[in-house]
Amino acid sequence: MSTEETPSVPSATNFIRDLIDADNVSGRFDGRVHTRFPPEPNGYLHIGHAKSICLNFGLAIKYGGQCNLRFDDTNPAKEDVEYVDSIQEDVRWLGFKWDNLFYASDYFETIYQYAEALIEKGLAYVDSCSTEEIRQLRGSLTQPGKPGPYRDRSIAENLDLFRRMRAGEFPDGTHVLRAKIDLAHTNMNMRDPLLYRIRHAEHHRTGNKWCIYPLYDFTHGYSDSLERITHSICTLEFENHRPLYDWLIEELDLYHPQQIEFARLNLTHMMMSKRKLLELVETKSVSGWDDPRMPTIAGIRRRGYTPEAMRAFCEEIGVTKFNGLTEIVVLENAVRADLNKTSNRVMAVINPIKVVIENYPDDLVEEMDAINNPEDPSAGSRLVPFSKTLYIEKDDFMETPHKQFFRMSPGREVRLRWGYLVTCQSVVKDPATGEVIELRCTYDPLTKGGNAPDGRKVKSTIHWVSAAHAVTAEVRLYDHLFSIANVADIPDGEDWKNYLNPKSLVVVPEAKLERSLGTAQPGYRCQFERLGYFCVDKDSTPEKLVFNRTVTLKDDWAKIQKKQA
RNA sequence: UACCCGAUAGUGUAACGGUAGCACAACAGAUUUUGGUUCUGUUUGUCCAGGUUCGAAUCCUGGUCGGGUAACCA
Repeated sequence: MSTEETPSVPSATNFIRDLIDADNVSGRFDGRVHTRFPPEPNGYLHIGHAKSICLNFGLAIKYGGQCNLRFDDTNPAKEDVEYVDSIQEDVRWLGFKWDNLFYASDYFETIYQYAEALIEKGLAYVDSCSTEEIRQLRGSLTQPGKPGPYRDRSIAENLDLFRRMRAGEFPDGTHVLRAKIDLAHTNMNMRDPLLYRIRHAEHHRTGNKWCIYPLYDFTHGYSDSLERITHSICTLEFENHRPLYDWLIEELDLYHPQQIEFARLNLTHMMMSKRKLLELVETKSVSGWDDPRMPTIAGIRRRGYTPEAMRAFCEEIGVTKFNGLTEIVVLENAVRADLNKTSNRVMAVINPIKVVIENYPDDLVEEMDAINNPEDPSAGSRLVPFSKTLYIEKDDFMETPHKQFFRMSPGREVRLRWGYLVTCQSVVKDPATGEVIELRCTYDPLTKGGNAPDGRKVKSTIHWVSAAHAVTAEVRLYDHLFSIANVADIPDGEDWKNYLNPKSLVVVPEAKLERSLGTAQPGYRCQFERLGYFCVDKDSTPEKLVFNRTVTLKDDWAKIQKKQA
């Protein structure tokens, strides 16, 4: 296992590592650790997959083992190369490099031979019942199933029919291959599970070579076995499949990996169902798989999240068998922690109100020195133009301030960051609406840079942009996709799309940015001081800049306001 | 009504028979040219009932609650 960005070795322990440690002590796998990440290429990867990727690749790094990327491509109807490509891009972006790239379809011939071997041992048979008949005979959760009329066909007949299935003699749905186990088994997965179905469909890799395709259970364990995987890690819903996984491998006396199940990731205000994410894309509820509101890796990448933050998050949430619900703030904190250290600060006014410094010379422009990142002295500083007419944030002014509001208000002195101490003297209102449309201020010429020689303090520092030098940009403010915390709480039968957050995207068409942002390129990340972390979207052009809000800064003032409301 | 799995602060996780910790959240304070960052402190927890043991979050039994399972999906 090697990586381009060399993710750090995971430090947190978990029950899977305990199991691996035990296997290493007993020598069960000769001290080898070989995992795999096995996505089906039928959609884009999401944050839940990121957890699995970090787990599987992380274990390989931790134990000096290997991790494969394997596409579980046994259902040609749903799969596509678009997804194969995006999955590889996403795994690479997360910082991991697979030791081997495999496809389950690589094993189709071998798996077919395994099927014949099972038939020859009397452990599989061709069933010619309809889907409905099979379903009826399988029984229910509380009722045992019953053998069907084709269950006791001879080995020779089964072999003949199966070979003719492969040869394409039968239409879809006429026959299936089933394991012969126990129709009355308490585990539904053991009630003669289906192994092969007929599908006259073109496969994205094998083309028209096959018209029968193995099902998941029949494919997955054998793929693990062929790759000599040691620990086959999957999510909880496959727990009931483990007896079948073991049975299929044991009956053919093959190399036997250990399947281990862990709880998938659930996040508040998020939804991880691939099927529903596809529905969001198809109904144009979002702009695409990489809409920055989507929980897809492509989406969060476009949103401005970093691979480092994602890995730190996956490390932090841990790995257990408890099906919990992680608060989305944990994710948001992970990206804040990373961006705080690495992002340059800039000033941007999203909701501008004009400020005129009455005693500032009309034509003077001063270049103010502004520190780029207080967390990183090596980031240096830049020059920001200051002039008579500025923009500040509307929210940073109150005509009649609340007692806990200590930003600009009439008569109160505040600091313009890296600029001067200024005092609001009067306001200009729209005569029609009464709305404050302009603030008239004075500045203290002795406070250039923001410090008063007499040592007097101000309670607030606010950001600003020189009107004449401002760069206009579109800013997209993103919020949670769902207004409901736990999407699992949405009642069955109710349209889950009713719970989408109508304010998950707010477009600000004309935000005012400081001059230095004029040349920012797509992918560039920075902090808009006091507002949040932003990045330049792929839609951005030199003529029309577009920024995405990755995440807001923590905001105690907003908390105070919320309490008062 | 069957089988499988799970349960530790509000949330997520550690403790592997020997002092219940950590992170996030919340609250209070300090620092601060970002109401950011950083730092300090506080509140809050072993699902219930029995049993084994000198000693149980941990082992056993029974219950309660939650999740999963009846695609020719994965």
